[in-house]
Amino acid sequence: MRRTPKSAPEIDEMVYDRLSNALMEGKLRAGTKLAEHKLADALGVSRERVRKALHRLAADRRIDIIPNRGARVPSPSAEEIRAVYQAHRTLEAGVLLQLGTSLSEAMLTSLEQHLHKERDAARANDRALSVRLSGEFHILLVDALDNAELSRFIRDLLSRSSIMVSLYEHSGHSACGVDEHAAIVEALRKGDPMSAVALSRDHFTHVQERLDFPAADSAPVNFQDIFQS
Amino acid sequence: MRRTPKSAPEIDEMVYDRLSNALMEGKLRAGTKLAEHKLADALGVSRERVRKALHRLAADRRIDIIPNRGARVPSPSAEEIRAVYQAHRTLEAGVLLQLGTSLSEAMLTSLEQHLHKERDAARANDRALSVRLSGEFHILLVDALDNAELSRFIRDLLSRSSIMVSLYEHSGHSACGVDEHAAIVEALRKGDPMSAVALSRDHFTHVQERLDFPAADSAPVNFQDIFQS
DNA sequence: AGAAATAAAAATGTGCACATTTGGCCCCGT
DNA sequence: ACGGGGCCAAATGTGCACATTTTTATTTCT
Repeated sequence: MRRTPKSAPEIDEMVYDRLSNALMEGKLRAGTKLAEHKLADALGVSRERVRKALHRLAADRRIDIIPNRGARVPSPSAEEIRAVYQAHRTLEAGVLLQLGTSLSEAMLTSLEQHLHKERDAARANDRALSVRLSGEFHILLVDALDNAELSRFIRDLLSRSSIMVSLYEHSGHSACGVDEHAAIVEALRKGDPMSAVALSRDHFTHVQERLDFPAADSAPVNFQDIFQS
Repeated sequence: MRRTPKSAPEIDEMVYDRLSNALMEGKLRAGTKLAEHKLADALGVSRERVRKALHRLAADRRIDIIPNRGARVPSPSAEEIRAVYQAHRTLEAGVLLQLGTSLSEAMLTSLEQHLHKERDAARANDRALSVRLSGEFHILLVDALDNAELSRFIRDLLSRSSIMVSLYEHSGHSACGVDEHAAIVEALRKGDPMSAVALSRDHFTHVQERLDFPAADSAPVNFQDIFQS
């Protein structure tokens, strides 16, 4: 009998969640080897449970698994990172265009309430909260369309960009600019989706600029790995 | 020793591909139970290989797996189908908008060549080919952006809508209209992305109309809907 | 000493036996 | 006849031992 006699599916969920959170919070550096046995020890579960969770994360494209060579936290190239943001930019353009014809008053006020929270976090200089709220803003936008597929795509992109910001969060990294978010909502309220799209484009350009910068020094080569031991 | 001594990863791929193709081609009716042992016999592989492939397909959301109760070909509700097409519509709007600013001459001619193929297939009344080319048109569009993430999303949506057309392909189902595809390309050539977006919207509306129709008789009985207080 | 070959150690992958859960069936009681 | 419970067969899920592959360490030869 276990100390905590949880059912198997619950253990699966726990293992997946703990790994997922560790990735999301950037506690696992890019390139880190995720050895099955070591993780099993660390999490106090059997190797098979870890195995399952790792393959699940690989299916989500949140880690890399090379057959017979194990799992690693990905070290995306600058180009791959650009592609993720580019995809988000393109998708959000479609979303905003669609929202132009179907955005309720309730959604608008909900978005504006969120902007308040973002501003509060920015004023309080709570960086972790700012980053989280910043992501949630884009989720709010797509969720307004009430389309499970689109929401999934955006969440997918965000979960992966979280690894990237942790990779490149050198100088400050002040998350998304709150004012730019506000401008998008304002354009939506005015019933001007084309402006919203343009503002969103600019917004992503700024975010990308902040990330493109340090690409040179943090590239694929991971010295930590090369010179270990 | 096996008759075909393939390596394990090759077997995995084969099992996955054969199941994937069967789904794509509509050879597995919606609601069909995918029992591990029976599939293993049918494919001449061990149950574990089938198991792996099924879980992979479930991660792709192409089949449904309920814990302890096995895998089934999904029977999407009319609402879920609508959501998939709606997502494609929204995503393609973003894609076309983006293409407006970055579509090379080479891409345009490539698209026009594809239209020729579609017209030939339509003239030849080759329905299967028409359906395939019709899907490929939308893939060509997104691939023009050269963004792996977006391409993946579109392919994801298409692979799932294939199940849906097989579910609802009652009367004729003449795939996408070639003329509507042509109109989109024409608008792109004219450098008028907004028209392209509008035409794409209309196009998806037509496709959806053709599918929404028969929803009544083939939809799985959803007691939630029927007996909701 | 350096490089190639080789052996040992460690990590991943797989098959199988067994545990657990589910679903059908029969029987029984009201 | 209908509904409920319990039993049995079948299907899914899991742990473990073993096979295979990779990686590291060592030896050997030039």
